[in-house]
Amino acid sequence: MPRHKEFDEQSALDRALETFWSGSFAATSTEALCASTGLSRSSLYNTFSCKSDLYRRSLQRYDQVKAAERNDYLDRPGTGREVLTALLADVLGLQCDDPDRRSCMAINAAVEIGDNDPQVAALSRASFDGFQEMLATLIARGQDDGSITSTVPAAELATVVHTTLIGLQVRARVSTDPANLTKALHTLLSLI
Amino acid sequence: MPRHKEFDEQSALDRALETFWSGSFAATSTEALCASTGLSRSSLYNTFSCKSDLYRRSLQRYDQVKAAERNDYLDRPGTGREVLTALLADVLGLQCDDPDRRSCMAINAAVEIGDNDPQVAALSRASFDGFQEMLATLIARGQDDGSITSTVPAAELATVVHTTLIGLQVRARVSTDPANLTKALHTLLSLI
DNA sequence: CGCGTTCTGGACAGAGCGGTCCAGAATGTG
DNA sequence: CACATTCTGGACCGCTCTGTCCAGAACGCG
Repeated sequence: MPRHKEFDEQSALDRALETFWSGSFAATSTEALCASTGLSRSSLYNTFSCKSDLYRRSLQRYDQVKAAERNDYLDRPGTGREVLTALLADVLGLQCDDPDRRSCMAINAAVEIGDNDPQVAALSRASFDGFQEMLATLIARGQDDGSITSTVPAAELATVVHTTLIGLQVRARVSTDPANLTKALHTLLSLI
Repeated sequence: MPRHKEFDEQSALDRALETFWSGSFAATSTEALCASTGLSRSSLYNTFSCKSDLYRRSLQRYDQVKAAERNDYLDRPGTGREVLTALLADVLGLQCDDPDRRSCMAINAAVEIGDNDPQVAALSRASFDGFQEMLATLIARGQDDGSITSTVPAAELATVVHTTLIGLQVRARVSTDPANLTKALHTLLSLI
């Protein structure tokens, strides 16, 4: 067997993901990817065939990481409403604390690329659906323990909550007053 | 006085706006702008100093046009709820019928550019705020005529409704089943 | 050790980008 | 008509982009 790679593919992917996430697909140059991963062009192209492939893999990895993070909330103690409130506040809070307040990468991908690359669209969609399902589980728990209204099926509430969370992240990108966004979140929660 | 311009600046701007709206800022080349407006590079740069300036003016014009369109709904007959329902359904319906299902240009700008260009951020923000205020007016009307709940101030409901509408437009970019989005809209309306 | 395979750095190619420039065409005024 | 002024087409510039290529370094195996 010959020479081994001098870098760890997974951690290179993580760095690339960060870079794509901070910018857009179009605005991220391959040179920037080389710089952030520490790889030379040869190694980059040898490992991840092309820029769009690397982007797709980054998006996939993004969802993997984020799904694991949010699923942790399912094991938290408290009523469904309490945990839901904490999760939503954390998602929004994280973004507002972020220096460039970048929104969820799946949102970026959906808006920038949409269906121009069907694979990217499918990944965004999958990420959205995954989050929404997780929310439905949490909301169902809230309905069971009586902390969330049962007049509407959990799945439908989850769609609304998730969709609003997307909207909040978009608004956070340009908002001058993040407190307003938190308030919107609590208004929504007061409705369910 | 000397030679006159051979084109109408306003309609050139409208074409440029269409072009920027269909793509992103980064993915729209000046050549594409020349093609869609029918101007040569000289005329384009002579009239709109640079690409980013043209983008900002396009975004401003976009909001102008859209604001006028949506304000028409304020004069429609019917309860606040009825008009609100029609407006939201139309916004979402228009997007889903659009061949590339492009979301509101202010959303695109917020996500792609955010605060990297503070002027663009301000324009997106203004567009969001304008829409939200209009929704607040409509919702207040619904509260007056009893078709919308009065347990929450109109302004707060408007924030939630508007934010959800943004989320819906983002999801529409990659959704395979637009009916789900309409359903989410009705779930939201059933909550207020 | 020497061979075969793989990885790596950097040069390179070809295309497209945003933006400038200038010669000449068009037009209103005296 | 002649002039001053503005607009227009297209060539052009310098830069950056993605992706390729190759010579040589690194390494495992026999």
